[in-house]
Amino acid sequence: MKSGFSFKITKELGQGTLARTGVMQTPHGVVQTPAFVVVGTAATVKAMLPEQVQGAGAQAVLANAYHLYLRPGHEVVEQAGGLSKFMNWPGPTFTDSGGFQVLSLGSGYKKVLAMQSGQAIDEEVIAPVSERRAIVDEDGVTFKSHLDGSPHRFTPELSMQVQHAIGADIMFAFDELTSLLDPYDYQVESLARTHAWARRCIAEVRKLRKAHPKRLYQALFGIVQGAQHEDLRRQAGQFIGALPFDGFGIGGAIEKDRLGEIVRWVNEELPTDKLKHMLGISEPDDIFEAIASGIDTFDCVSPTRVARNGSFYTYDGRPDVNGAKYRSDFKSLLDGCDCYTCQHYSRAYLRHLIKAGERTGATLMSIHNTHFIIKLVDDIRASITVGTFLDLKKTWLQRYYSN
RNA sequence: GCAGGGUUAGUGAAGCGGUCAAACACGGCAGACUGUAAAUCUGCUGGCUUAUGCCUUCGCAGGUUCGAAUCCUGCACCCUGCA
Repeated sequence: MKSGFSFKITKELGQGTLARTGVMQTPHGVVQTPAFVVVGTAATVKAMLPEQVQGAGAQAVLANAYHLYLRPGHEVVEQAGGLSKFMNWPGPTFTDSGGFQVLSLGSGYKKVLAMQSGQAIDEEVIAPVSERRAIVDEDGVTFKSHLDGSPHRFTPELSMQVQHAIGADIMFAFDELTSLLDPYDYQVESLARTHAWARRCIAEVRKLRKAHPKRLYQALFGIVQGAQHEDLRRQAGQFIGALPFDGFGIGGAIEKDRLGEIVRWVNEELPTDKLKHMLGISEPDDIFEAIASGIDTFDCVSPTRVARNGSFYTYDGRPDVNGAKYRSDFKSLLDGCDCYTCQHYSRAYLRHLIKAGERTGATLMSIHNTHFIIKLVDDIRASITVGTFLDLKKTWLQRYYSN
């Protein structure tokens, strides 16, 4: 505990699952796991005030090193006294390394990134090199800024320096995220690179900690890649698991239908006593699968992004408030929901706000969606504690996906 | 009253003899969104139970032409000058 960071498992469900509850301690507070970490890429959860994020039940927020490096500049966040102070979020914080942008601005630029197995694969799914805004080499990644096109270069060392300056409680190693459609040979090559980078991240963080002994402890999580291949995932789990990381992130393109299976391969290889974060998921079925396979925390842009476009979570699926049928529907988004939005506003009003492009619409929708997902995870945590997780999983998903 | 300009699908606005059911924008409808390139993107938007098909549209009524939203005549309304 001298580092200010720790993770303790409080209950293991068993019953053929790897599900568990735990407590993560960080310099900025505690996170009860499993937990959904709300994404606030640019040091703000889009359209939400910190009070609203807190009101929705969030325990932690995840920002992005690449975005803050570009704007306003990580040194500004450092001068402000760190991410938490800068954005007025007093609780625990994470930063992503910029690794995701290797994909989203690289081979996945302007492409659909998530996939279902069996989904039609056309030649449009991987961006041609000439169109990419991120090009990978052994040493790092050259980005063209999505803001102004200016060239920037990220290396594992720079990502660590940027994340160290930003000062989140948890930093992620800089990795290469591949597309499911990259061939096996490329996955092998990329994985070797991600592993070399993992070592360089550890070395750099060591240096930074030595150079700034008075800083609050920032945990470093290693990232397991390997796409959809069992041999690569297990190999990655062993390799990354053997390095002195404080916790682990499971990343990469994952076939949705095999998510639980893939996570399980990894978690069978990683040390059980450390925290496992899954990057970028939040659909209810994915949440249940991931937690069943041993995931402790996860983050996702989906609840807020989808909210800004009008979709809202209910126990019976995720409809779109823009639908003409909600024009004069004065019920709340979700009957019985105790979020601020549902306590005070109707579907008809929210539809009007979203249609009119009024920002308050994005705020209110985001409040509902983050609250809904967080509540779901709260319920899951409770069910693990009392041992009813598998029942909850079955009945909950059955209802959600029945229409 | 004279001269000139205008009237195009829900709105604005292209088109100025055939390739026009009619560009484009907005609006409308539907869909997508999983470590945020994302208040973004995609599709549809005259009718026909859906098609390399048919039918009806471009102020109204006539006419010229193989063929008109596009040319001519008359009418209606709007705008701008001059009286």
